Amino acid sequence: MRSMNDERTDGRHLLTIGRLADYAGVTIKAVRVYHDRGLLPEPPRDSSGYRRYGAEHAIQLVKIRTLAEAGVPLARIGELLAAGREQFAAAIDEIDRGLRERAEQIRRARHRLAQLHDGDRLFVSAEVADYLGQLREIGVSERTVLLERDLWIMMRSVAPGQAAAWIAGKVAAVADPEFRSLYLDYDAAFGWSPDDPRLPAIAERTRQWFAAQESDTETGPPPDPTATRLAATTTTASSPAWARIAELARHRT
Amino acid sequence: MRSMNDERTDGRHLLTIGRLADYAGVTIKAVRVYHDRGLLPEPPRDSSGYRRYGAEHAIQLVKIRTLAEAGVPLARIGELLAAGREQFAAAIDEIDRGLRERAEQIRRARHRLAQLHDGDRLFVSAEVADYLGQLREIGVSERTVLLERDLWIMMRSVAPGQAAAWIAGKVAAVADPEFRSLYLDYDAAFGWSPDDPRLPAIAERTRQWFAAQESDTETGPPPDPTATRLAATTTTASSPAWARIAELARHRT
DNA sequence: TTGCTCCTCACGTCACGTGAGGTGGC
DNA sequence: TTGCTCCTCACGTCACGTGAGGTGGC
Repeated sequence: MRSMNDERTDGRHLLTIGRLADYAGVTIKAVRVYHDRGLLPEPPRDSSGYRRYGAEHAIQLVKIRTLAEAGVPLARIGELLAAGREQFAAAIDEIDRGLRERAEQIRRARHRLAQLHDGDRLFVSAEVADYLGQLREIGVSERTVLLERDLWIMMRSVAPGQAAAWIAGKVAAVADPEFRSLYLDYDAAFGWSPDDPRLPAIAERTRQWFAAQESDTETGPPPDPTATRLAATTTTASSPAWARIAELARHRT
Repeated sequence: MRSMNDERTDGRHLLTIGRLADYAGVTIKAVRVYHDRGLLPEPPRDSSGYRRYGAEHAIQLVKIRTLAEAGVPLARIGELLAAGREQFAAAIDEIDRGLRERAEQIRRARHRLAQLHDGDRLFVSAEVADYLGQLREIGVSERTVLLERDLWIMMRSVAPGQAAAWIAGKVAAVADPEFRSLYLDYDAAFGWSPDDPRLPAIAERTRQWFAAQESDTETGPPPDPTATRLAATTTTASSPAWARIAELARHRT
């Protein structure tokens, strides 16, 4: 029979590290780490060198785990366990705010994840996505829509303000039948030869449309030069016919 | 004036790594890591050795970020980006399940965090917490209630099944006026001398109460020996008077 | 000229995970 | 005796963060 003072059965420190870990739902390694960081005091050892824990360790370990699972770094947990009631309460409020924020981030992540299948909504602003949708609706080819999309992506990266201003103008323009008709002509002309006899007429309509626009709206601040160059070089580099139209429109003025 | 084939202004690869990173809301270091892991192709370099990105990189980077923020490990993201439509769709469902689970974990973490202030609910089962609450209500000292709490913690770690069976018995017993009266006497006797003349009467009532219990209930499976020893040694080690009562109750039978 | 951006190593961080090589308990 | 638990290093992992020491762009 064991003596009542046997370290292993005195009722105060009889839990092995495995039982303690199970109680709190953590790994043995985690418990050892908490010892190393000074969060959980080292318990006495039995004659085999095994750690033997008591209820006080189980309680402390559950506290540590509760904070760790709430996203508190171990170093901060050490500070908190040593802090006063008031500071502790304030910290809990702060930690809970962090958890609510995490929940909100997860909500957003789920939303974006669901959009991964849904075309371009993830890569461009809502306005641009709507604009691209309208282009598709009036029959613009997918090739040209994707060119537009990529242009808007680059534009927003290079000059976000200019991109926002321009997309507003585009959304307004697409309601204009002449703009839509002209856009479809550009789409059709994409693969034409630069010598195609139909190009001058498109250039002339383009000039007229821009002239009407300018008299309509007040002239705002000068457009961002990088964005302007980006738009010009993208279109001319994509289609020789488009490049020719631009050239004709410039020189015929 | 720049030639139209200048690598920096051809409209296809003009984003610096900083602009690209800003577009997707990530750090420059993250972009470089995605290159290292083969998730994002290395773009062309300009004459200074700077990476120059196009819209296709921005799109790919947003996809990578969307998955990474959904908790997908980078190695898995690489597989997914190379997978077919069907496998990808199945993976998205799986990832969304993971996000829902994370949200649930956060809900639980917030709940447990809020209980950190609320006494013992975090460390013991609901039944034990209710039992301890009742002890407090009938006037048992905090010292004894905490001894009980620690005993239940150890019990559950050592023999969860036995602990569950015993707490059910205790919850039933605390409704019995004689048990409550006897418990309060034990509480009062905690600090008495082992020679106190009032102890034999308590021992006798204890014997009678247990005898009544045994005739009431069928004898179940034999109790777990470790749990029994734990309960016995904890109480005797806490109070010499309690140890004496136990001794008297045993020898007087 | 000056601050800003970019470049490539290389090492640090956080909270453990995972052996390696050993001993004790049932 | 055998499988299980425990012990102590020590190195690995994951997704970057953080200099160090340098060059190019405006």
